[in-house]
Amino acid sequence: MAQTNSSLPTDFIRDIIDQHLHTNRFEGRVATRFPPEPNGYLHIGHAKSVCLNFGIAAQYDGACNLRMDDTDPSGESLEYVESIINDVRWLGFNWEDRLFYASDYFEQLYQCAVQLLKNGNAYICSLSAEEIREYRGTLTEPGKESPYRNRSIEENLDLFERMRAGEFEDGAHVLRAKIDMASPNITMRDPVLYRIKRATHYRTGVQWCIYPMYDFAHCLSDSIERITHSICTLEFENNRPLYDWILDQLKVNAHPQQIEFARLNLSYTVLSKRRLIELVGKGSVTGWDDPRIPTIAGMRRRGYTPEAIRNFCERIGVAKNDSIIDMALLEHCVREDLNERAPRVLGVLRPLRLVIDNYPEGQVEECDSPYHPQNPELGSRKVPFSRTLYIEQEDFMENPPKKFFRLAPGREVRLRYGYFIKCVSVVKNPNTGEVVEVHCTYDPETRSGFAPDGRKVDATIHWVSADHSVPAEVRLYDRLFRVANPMGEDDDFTKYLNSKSLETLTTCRLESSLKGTAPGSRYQFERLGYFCVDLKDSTSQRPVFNRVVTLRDSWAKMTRQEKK
RNA sequence: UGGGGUGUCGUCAAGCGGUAAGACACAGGUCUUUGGAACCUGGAUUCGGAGGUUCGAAUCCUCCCACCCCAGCCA
Repeated sequence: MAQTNSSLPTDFIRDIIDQHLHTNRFEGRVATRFPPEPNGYLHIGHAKSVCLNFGIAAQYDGACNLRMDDTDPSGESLEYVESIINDVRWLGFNWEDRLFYASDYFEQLYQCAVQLLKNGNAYICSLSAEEIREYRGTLTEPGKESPYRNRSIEENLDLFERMRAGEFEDGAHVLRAKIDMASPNITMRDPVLYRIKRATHYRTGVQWCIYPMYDFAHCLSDSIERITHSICTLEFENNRPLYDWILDQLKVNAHPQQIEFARLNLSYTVLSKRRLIELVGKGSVTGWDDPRIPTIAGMRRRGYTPEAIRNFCERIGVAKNDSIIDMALLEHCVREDLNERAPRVLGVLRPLRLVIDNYPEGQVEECDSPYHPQNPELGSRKVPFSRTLYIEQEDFMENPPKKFFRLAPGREVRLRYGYFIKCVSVVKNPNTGEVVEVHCTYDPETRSGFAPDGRKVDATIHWVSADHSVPAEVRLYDRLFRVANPMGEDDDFTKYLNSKSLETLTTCRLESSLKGTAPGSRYQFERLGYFCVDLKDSTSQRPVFNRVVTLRDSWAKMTRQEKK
């Protein structure tokens, strides 16, 4: 076994699989599946599961199926199926011809239920939903057996057939497993296996009016597909005895091993389908692909790469501890990836006019600028330089504090890939006193940023030529919530929403090379962060950029700490 | 007061009876035409707590404590 390769992840699940391989359970096969219910969009928590299941399959030379767990027609739709397929593929995984649907197994599942009935392992219960709840007992008290528990096999079979035929109202009867109403594990107290539900299924239409429950459908779907390791999240741990019970009663020949791991939690956001639906529904965000939410669609639009997400999923590990991963790790993973591959460009988010008094009016120079100083393979482009430029407002201070070493009156700085410039005067708005224009002189000897006399400068700032720059909109995103764990108390999590999670800047100016850049392209705006051309709103006339993540900013950190 | 889980650095997480990996975060420093990147350095005398077994325990035993999940005809 090639377990010497230290780059392969190890975790308790892989340990179990190794065990199985040694003992030859499953004849050396490894088969997994990713089984989403198509009733919502995938998020980063699903990505963890996707990476785990497909990753294990690849590592052990097995296969991972993509299966829609579509046994509850209410809420499921083709739109979600399509988004799931799209997202898993985008993440970089391939299920080849193994896209399955639990709904394709409905007939087989029905026959299994009939078998259970014939074996006396299940019965048709005619208690109402409320009665079933009452009969179930509580956490500390055993339940009571249903009065319908001992119907004859013939009656059960007849009733079940008529349930399927649509002879009864929704809720009139259910199919229940006959297990143990006194079980300390509530899941085993005669769980409901089938319910009557007159709803149009997005795939089977009105063909069925009874639908199998998760516990019944899932283990059998796994078995049908000959899955060996059925990996799911911790909350299904209580269901494992039922998973095994059903397969045992039916004497199926493929009995997968269910293994549970802790679902992902991320700080400063929410990761449950329910909360995400609430945010989208209430209009707290613009939709399932809002770049502020951790859906795969949102992250894609924000500019995250599949590589970064996969790497993140590997680094967080797999265990059974309830945990909350620090958002900083996710941010680190994108930075790490984008640092490698994103071309560097110059863009000014909050422009401040800068005039170079001694630079000839009308003259334009082309500054050769590499796309990636550390990686010449990315090539270079020419950035036009002229008398009137824009610089970042925050790169100039009239009265700079001690450690601020950007532009200030009398100070000399370097314009990246341009010249050294020195501030000689400022123009202020007479009413507000705000500096609206900075005047500088440049040193013609310092072209491309070096002084022949060897003198140094404390800062290099970015800039853009006023006449040549392209106007753009830039959207700055911040954490969705003000607190690390908005679910800390189970009160209304929406009250912790960060009202400043989106800042839209409409007067940005970008270097001319960015004109007409393709949606989805990612760049580093030097000194600012990584940005991605918006997939939806960007036009060739007016580019719209989303900030993926800022650069690490030790100046910002300093100023933040001084405030404290 | 039932059952099932989990407790190792701020956050994740290795460790599987032989004397606490690694990552992120944090703190210092080197370097730098991005206050970026890269590189170096620092940090748990201690593993939820208390006992016990052992030459030796995060790892084994006992008791206790904390947190999570389960009473949908959701998954």
